[in-house]
Amino acid sequence: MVTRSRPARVARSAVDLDAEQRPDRRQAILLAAEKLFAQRGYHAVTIRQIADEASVPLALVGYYYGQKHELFEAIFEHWSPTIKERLAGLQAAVDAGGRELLRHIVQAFVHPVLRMRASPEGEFYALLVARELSYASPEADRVLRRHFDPLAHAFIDALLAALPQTTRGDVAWTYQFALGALLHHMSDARVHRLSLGANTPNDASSHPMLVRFIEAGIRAAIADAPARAHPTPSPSPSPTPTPATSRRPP
Amino acid sequence: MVTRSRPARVARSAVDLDAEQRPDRRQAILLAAEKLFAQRGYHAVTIRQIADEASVPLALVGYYYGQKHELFEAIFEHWSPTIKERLAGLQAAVDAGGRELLRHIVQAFVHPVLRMRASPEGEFYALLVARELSYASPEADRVLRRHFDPLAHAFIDALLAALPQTTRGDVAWTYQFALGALLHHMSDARVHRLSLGANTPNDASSHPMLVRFIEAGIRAAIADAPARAHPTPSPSPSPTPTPATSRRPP
DNA sequence: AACTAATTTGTACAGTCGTTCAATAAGCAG
DNA sequence: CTGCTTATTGAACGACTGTACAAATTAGTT
Repeated sequence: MVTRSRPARVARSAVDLDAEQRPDRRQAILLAAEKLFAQRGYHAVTIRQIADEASVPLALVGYYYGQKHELFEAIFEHWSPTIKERLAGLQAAVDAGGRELLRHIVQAFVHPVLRMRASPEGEFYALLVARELSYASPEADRVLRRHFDPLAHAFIDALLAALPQTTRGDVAWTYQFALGALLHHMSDARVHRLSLGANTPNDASSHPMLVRFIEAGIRAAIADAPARAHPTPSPSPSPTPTPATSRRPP
Repeated sequence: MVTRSRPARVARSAVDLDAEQRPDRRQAILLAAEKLFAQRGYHAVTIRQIADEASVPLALVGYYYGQKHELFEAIFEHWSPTIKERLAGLQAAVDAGGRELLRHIVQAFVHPVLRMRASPEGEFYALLVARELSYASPEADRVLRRHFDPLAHAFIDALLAALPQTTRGDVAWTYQFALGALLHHMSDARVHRLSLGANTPNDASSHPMLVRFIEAGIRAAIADAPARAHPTPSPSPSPTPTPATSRRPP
């Protein structure tokens, strides 16, 4: 089968111009996809369900976003400015550093995510990130590399500078521990049941506990590690720069 | 439509009898399903793919396990003895308690899972648990309540006893933080890239770091929490005792 | 007004999905 | 052997999937 020439589909101008006049059906589709993907997972959601949730006819989804995986990636493209904000927040934390540098870094790591999860706009996006990017699918991999790897490297660099006498490898371990705690907290709907009703899923009282958990966890995990001297944050102390033992091809 | 009477499908006797004679196609199906569900997710896997992976004809999958969600749940049923082992391990840690009680509890929490992840038999099951049970689907919910809630309550009880001057609610928070760190570590394939090649996904050197991370995290999260006096593990400090929790006895 | 481009819609295609069933083969007790 | 249960197989069903497209409508410009 020959892939036929596809019609328009870019179509930005008219939408951007008379925005907030007619209901923006383009964004309605994106929001519906975000919500359903987050709640049920990419493969469990059909394009028809997205169209229904957005109250648009089926064919309009393909008209604006093309293939299903392109719609999926458009969600992360739409939120990519928030990653720049997180990078800026990290830089501010590092600058304000001082004796509580590690705590500031952890707060710059945790707080924007918790705020997003609590907001009506970012609620489902946070869920989506927590749930859908753990698979080794080509879509998830592309999103991770394009949007989240730079952020992760920035945080690892900052941690490495804040914790002398450790290695990039050990810091990477603790970063992943911390990320796991944060992501699971995002999608946690079980804490209410497990606490016998004491806790509400995204209660603000848990936020300082999570910050303390991560900060102390990082410090303790690093502290007793065999002290390999690597105080410089130079980005190439590794034996294999990635492609070697990796099981997934690029 | 009338649900027609289904044929056999229980079919235990013959399989149990001449086990390890002919190749056990029943178990081959279960292992194939475990692997594919873990790697790609429940909805991304078709029964035909499972049949191919197990090298059996399509109809045999339905013959042994019925509907797709029943096959999914059969996986967790198959591994349910390991949960009893984890409960026993926790009990042993509590008994051996002493001044390092918390560390022993954390080790009883972490080590069996890491061991399972490293074994060829449990590799995919650990992945499956980490990835697939975060959705609010009816299948995931049933599996969580039936198999994992008792384990979670046992650990929360143990933590509550090991940490005086705290509440069940706060302990439940820290349990979920720890669970998040552990589960993310299970499915982590990104640490190799983020460490610039220094770390290998399930390297044993990360295990003591994870234990220290969790232990110190719990201690710090609890320590500075507003000390609400509730040293007794009585099960009713909550405003709403949750109508949904009725199914579980203790 | 006419004309072009962007948007919207109903409908259909080819393929895949989970599930079912009749038919056959194999194992085993009598 | 005969009878009975379990195991296995190929084929098919209807429902649903992602995707495409021509026609219809609307918006914007001349």
